[in-house]
This record gives sequence, structure tokens and C-alpha cells, in this order.
Amino acid sequence: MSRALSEQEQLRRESLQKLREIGVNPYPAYLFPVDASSSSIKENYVEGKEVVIAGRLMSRRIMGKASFAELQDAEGKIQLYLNRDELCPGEDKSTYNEVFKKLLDIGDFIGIEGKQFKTQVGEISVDVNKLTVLSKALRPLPIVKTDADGKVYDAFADPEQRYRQRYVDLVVNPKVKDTFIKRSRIINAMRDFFNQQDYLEVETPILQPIPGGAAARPFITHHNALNTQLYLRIANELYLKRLIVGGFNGVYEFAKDFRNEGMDRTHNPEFTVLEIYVAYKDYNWMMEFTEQLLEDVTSKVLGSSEVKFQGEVINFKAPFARVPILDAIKTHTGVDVALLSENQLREKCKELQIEVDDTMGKAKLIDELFGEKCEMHYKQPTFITDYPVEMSPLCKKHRENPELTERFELLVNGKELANAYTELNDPIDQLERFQEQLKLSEKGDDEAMFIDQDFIRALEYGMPPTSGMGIGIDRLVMFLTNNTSIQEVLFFPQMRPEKKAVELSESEKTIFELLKQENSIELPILKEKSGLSNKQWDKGIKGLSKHSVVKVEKEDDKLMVKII
RNA sequence: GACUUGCUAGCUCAGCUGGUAGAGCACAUCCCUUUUAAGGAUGGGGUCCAGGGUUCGAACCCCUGGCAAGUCACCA
Repeated sequence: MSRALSEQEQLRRESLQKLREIGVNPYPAYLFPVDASSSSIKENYVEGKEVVIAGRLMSRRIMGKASFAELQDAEGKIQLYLNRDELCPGEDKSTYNEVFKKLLDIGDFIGIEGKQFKTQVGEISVDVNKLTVLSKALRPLPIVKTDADGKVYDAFADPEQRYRQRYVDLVVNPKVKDTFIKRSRIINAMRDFFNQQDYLEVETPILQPIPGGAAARPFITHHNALNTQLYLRIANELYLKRLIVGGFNGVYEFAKDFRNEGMDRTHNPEFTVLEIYVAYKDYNWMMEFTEQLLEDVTSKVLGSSEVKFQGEVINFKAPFARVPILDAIKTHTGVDVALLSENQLREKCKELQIEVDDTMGKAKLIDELFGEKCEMHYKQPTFITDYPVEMSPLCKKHRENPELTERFELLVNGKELANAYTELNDPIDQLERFQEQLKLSEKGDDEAMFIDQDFIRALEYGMPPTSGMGIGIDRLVMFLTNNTSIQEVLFFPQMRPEKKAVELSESEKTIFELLKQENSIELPILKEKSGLSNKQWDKGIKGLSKHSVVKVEKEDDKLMVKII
């Protein structure tokens, strides 16, 4: 069953047909020899120079025998001037009168040849002397207009439509395109930074038999040939460390991770993370490395280490502040965790109106305390360091205090942007930590880590002292493009599927069943038989006609209903 | 998962106390040779998210469901 077409869609299909009838192929297969672009023309304007450009027709201002139009290519828009007698110098004016004025629509791809010139108002334009149809658009684009002051009218702004039909969003909202261009540049700048130091970009499995390296619920899938359960990775940490065991000096991966958890404006089920591991380094070195990386990336991509984000100015100029987590808690709550037992700490948390329960250990309490009372204070990039050992099962114990670890998180605008460790390379300690996690999992924590025996085996062969760091790329891009929603920095954020094909409603089914017995029946009799109320009958019979399932016909003054 | 808000023409949105569904842009026909949110005249276009209920009558009231956004909860 085909979709009902709107009036505008029907007209465009008719235009498509007419183009073919007059010998114009609406979808030609040939290469179109573009030699300029909207931006190259504006940047290197030469009066009278011939150019060949292509793009979408985005607006038309027809004034009888001459017209202005806007062409949008990958870089932006440029104005076209079409003069009937220049475009059609002979007797046949059909390219202008028929093709351009009648059969083309906004959104169609066209190629043009013409001369650069400036209009009386001074706008750089192209005077068209040849026009080629490159691809006809059958659906109308939303029309977004911008006036001389940059004020936007009728913006295509509904988030649902924008995310579901990102292609449309990209065509009509230039800012959206900018965000994704920046995203690509950010990743390139990071890659350059790592490659300059001779770290190796690697790829590790997405389908993993044991989902390790983080505490999160995985997606589960099944491999038929192996007849085994596999998981989509929640992190790539354990694989990258295996490569350090294998002898690489530094490895990094821009990885898609998958977590089967809630979705909101900062969480998408699949997201991108950069993880990097460098041998013979510790977390102090990694802090300096991270600072330099972010200063370098912001300067290269934005031209400045200062980033405007939601009215705040965030400065990524190195060095960043460094605050041990217990100091942060003391500063913002007055609680000196080091002096308190677990129960005393739990009481303190209750006093501070933090929700706690008896299953929470000291680490979890500290985490809550920090998350609720401290995190939001760190707007400027700040390294929070030395987390409790229970929270960090893959991190080496602190060289001065075995209850803590050599870990830092980078907070920006109160949110975690990066996470790093001096990696745990003692295989016996690592196995014990995994076993601790197993106990948590037996207590019902469905996010506690699995024991990865092969990873332990790798560590038993020896891993050099190593520091590793991960950055949430989506969140970084959000900061650097001033977006508060992760959906704005993903081309295709996860959405619930759109509605399925229409099924028959109850009333429609009732009528259809009756009709199937007779094939053709008088309308009043059918209505009587159906036993439906007026409204149900009306909706039912109208629905069936609309779905082209039945037809109502007049025969000898009788209304007959027939199955089609 | 809970709560709040929204869903009306291709797009952006009105639609009063329940009484024949509106505007701007877009579209169609006509006029217009340097315009620019071009202009002028005329016209067409609707599953009012879906289903059910109340009612003489529902875009509007009630119930159920769908999708989305925001807030909260959960969660790296």
C-alpha cells in the first residue's frame, strides 16, 4: 500500500514526468564538472570569470523574464541570476520558461555554468548561461528564511523531526552542519596530537565474550556459528592494556562503546570514547598530557583555549587545578572523611540530606557525597584525584595511602570529561579486586565487573608501569560546540522506532469481516449487520476506503460496498 | 520508571465557553529584466497523533495508548 501523497508531492511527481516528456533526464548519470564552490567564489571573486557549480536550489525570486535564485552547496549559499534571453539565446525559451520557472522546485539539485558578477546592491552572484537538472527532489523541504539582521523565520526546530530526519536538518540548518564539522576537526586534532608522539592507533573487538573495563550493563547478542553469547563492549580498556603487555609503547583507540542503560540528554546507548595507554608513565604525567591535549585541541579547533559554554567562559589553558577528592569534600562540606568510620560517615551523609542505605560502603558514600555536594563547584577544568580504592578496581593503589588509588577525573562545568589511572599491573592484586567485584555482583549489583581470566593471564606475563586515560568524545564535543544535549552532537541519536504501518482498527475489522462473506453488499444492510454506533461505523467505513480496502459505489440507486 | 508540557496544512504557529478548521511562508495560475524575509492579484491544500467514551454536535471535555521534549529518579 503506497503512502498518500500531499498536493505538493503530487505536483513534484508531475513535474518529474513532464521533464522526462520534454527530454530532460531528472536523474542523469553523468559526472558534473564542478570547478568552484559558493565559498571559493566569494573568497576569490573575479568579475566576469566563468564558473561551474552545483548544489540545491534553495529559493527563487521570479520577476518575469529574469529571476534570482539561491544555490546551496556543501559550503554555503550563493545567489544565481537567470536572465531568460541569456539562458536561452535562441527562439526556444523553454529552459527558462518551463524547466526553471515551472518544473524545478526548491530542493532540486542543479548544475550551472555562468559568470561571476556583482548585483547593483553589491551581492556576489553568478549570471547563469547554462542550467542542468542533476536530481529532482520529490519532497518539499522546510522553508527557513533569514532576514538581513540574521533573524530566522519558521526555523525547522522540532527536535523529533530534526533527529529522525537529520538529512533535512543538515540541509536547512547550517549551524547543525558546523557542529559536525567541528566534531570531526576535534577528533582529527586529537589524533594528530597522539600521532606526533608516535602512539599507535589501534582497533580492538566490539564483540566481546566478557564485557570488561567498566561498571555498566551490556547489550547481549549471540553468535550463531560459535553458538555462544557475546556482548557489545562497554569499554576497550582491558584490550588496550593487553597491547601494552604485547610491547607497544602507546596505543589509543576512538571507540564506540555500548551501554544498555537509560537515555537522557547526556546518555545515548552508543557513544564514542577515546582511550589511550602509555607505558612507563603514571597519572601525574597523564594529567600534564591531558592538559596539553585539551589546550592544543581547543586552540586548533576554536582558535582559542577559551570556550564559551552556556554563558560561562571555560578556559582550557594548562595547567588545570588539582584537588584530591577528600580535600574537595572537606572544602565543600566540612567533613573530614579520613577521620570517620563507615558508620560515622553514613550519619554525616544523612545530616547533609544525602540519600543513603546500609548496603553502601565507604567508597560509595564518598562518591555520593562528592557527587551531591562538590561536583557542581568545578566549572573550570579541574583534576579531582585519589579516589577510594573500592571505586576503582583497575587502578593502582596510591603510593602513599593504600586506601586510595592513583586516579583522576577531569571535571569541566561540574561534569566528568576524562578519567585516568596509574594502571594496576600487579596480577595478584588485580585478581583480588575482580573477586571483590564478584562479591558485589552476588549482592545484586548488576553492574559489577566480570572476572576476565585472560586479562589476568596477560598481566601475569608482565605489564610495564602504565598510565591510561579516557575522554568522552561526545561530551567534549558538547562543550566545544556549546550544546547541552548529546543528541545535538550525534548525527543519528537513538530514537524509538517510528509508527508501524497502519493496522485496521476494531471497527474496520468488524466491517471487513462481514464484507468478506458477501464480497458486495448494500451499505445500509452492512451498517445494520455491523451493529456499530454511528461514529464507529463512520470512522470504520471511511478508514477502509482510505486504505483502499473497500469501495462504495452507486448501482441502480443503491449504495453498494465492495471489497477491492 | 515518575511527573509536566507538546502533537492542527510541506514548515512555523493561532484556534475563545464544545457549534461548518485559520494565518504567514511554501505550493498553483497570472503580471513583473539587478532582486533579496522581493512585490501584486487570484486559488488549491487537513487522518486536528491513534483508539474509545460523553454529547444533538468534539481539534477542544473524559479514558487508554503512541511519540517527543523538559524535570526528577536510576546510571559512568
